[in-house]
Amino acid sequence: MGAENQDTNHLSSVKNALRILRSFTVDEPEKKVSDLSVSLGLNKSTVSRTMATLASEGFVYKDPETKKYRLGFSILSLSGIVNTTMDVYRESIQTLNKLVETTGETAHLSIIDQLEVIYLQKVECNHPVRFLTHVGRRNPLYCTSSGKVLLAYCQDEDLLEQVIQQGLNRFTKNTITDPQKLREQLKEIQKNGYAYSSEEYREGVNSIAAPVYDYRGKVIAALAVVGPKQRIPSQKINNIAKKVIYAASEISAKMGYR
Amino acid sequence: MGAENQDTNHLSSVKNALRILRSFTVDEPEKKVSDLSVSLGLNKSTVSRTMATLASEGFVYKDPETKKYRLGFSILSLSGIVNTTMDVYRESIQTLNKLVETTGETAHLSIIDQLEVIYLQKVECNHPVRFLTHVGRRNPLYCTSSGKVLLAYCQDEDLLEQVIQQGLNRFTKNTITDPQKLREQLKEIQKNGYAYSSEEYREGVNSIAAPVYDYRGKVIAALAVVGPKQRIPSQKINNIAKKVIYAASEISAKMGYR
DNA sequence: CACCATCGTTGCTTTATACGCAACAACAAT
DNA sequence: ATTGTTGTTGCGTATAAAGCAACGATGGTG
Repeated sequence: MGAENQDTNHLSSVKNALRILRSFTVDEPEKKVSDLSVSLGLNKSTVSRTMATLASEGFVYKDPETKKYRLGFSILSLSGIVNTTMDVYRESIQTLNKLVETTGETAHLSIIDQLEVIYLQKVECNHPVRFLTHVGRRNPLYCTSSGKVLLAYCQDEDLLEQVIQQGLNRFTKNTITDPQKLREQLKEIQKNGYAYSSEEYREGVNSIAAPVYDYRGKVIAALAVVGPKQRIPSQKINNIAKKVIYAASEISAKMGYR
Repeated sequence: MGAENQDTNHLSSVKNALRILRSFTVDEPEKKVSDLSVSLGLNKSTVSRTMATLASEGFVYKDPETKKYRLGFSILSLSGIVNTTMDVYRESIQTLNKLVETTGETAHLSIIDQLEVIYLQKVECNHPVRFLTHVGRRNPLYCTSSGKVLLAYCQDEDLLEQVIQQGLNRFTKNTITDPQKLREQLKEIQKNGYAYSSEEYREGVNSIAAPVYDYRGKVIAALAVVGPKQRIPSQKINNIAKKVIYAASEISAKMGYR
């Protein structure tokens, strides 16, 4: 049945290659053929040949000395196409710059993809950089301010249930793990027009996010400011929220929202 | 012969998939199965099945209404791994921010990849954004300031010859197309410690770049400031160059260069 | 330093996959 | 209303890809 993309209907050697690409992580940006063979359950000659093919097209790079592979710059080239061809990306850059200036903290723009938040755009503040997030990084929906905003305004009611179904895993002592509490908080976020996360995803890190609308009135992205709790204490959340909401509405206006 | 990656030794269905991915451009971010079939010389059922496989892993996304495909967010995720795991990327962010503040113009960091410049990092200035470059974009080596810096300091003497061999195509009336003039200019750049491009790649756009060294004294990246010629006239080049050189040396120091 | 283990590559064989054809439904164009 | 185009899918076949074994290179160990 064509409508359902069953595994049996896919090209297995292409899937192998894509699984290899997806196995690279920030924590493990270098991989050996033998390690991939074990972790993916593929024969080492299969991995070796697949890697050679990926390398020939610049999707991976083989260090001639260590024989380890890294992701290649063809990926960076393609990613430039992914985000710069998105209207919301282009329309948000100046506003993110201004928001970082007025709040003094890092700002980013994110959307939902595959039951997660993914960061499209990030502007760093002038404080020492700690790399809490990066463009392309995925984070959970239920315990990040951006994620909660996107959940709160999502028109697909099924999405929240799927996220809950997947499990609300605890990251810090502040993580919301009770589905009912999450539902209540999402209603509150709809009322307030913004969300915040107080150390819900990462110890010591707070963030505040507001929805970005498109011309049809659909929420298509979340704009957020993120920083250490010392610089974003509870008392400042309301003030920062006003700035984030204003900036988000600026982007929304550029997207044709009225 | 294993050392030479001959086409006949690669997995053809994987190559098909990678060729499909690479066919997307900023100018054509959406593709139809039938158009790809024609442009890549593949049967439409081959394209259709390959696309379905790429979509199942998030490498492309199919618009359910138009049936056109776009690149997917798995690519953005992987690109985040590509650049944030590079030392020079992490060590340069704050310096780029400062450089944009002191010069008032857009700055970016780039490296060489496959006989081209590729942009790893970009910080926009506060002027209206024109998207002359983006992270992941590739540009020629011989007529961009970053490219000329990387060529001037490249230890692989073959590289310049390969670039010349490929042809010095004219982009503007200022593009250097004479190999001998290019060689002379590269020597000059080594002397000056910076390069500039005066409308050599794009009409009305000037840029100034300086080399970034690693701990071994090898030039691994170029730091550049770019802007319209009205804001970066010839008279200001020397002054801006000083700032770029200083910023590049800051990054070099962080990379362990002394 | 010799020996053993591991890794990555490659020749080869076998089998299962991927390719292309044809047919079809849906939609667009005339 | 008719024709053309597109994308999907069943099917058959040829070939590509997977895995095995062997090998050379390199690393680890006693």
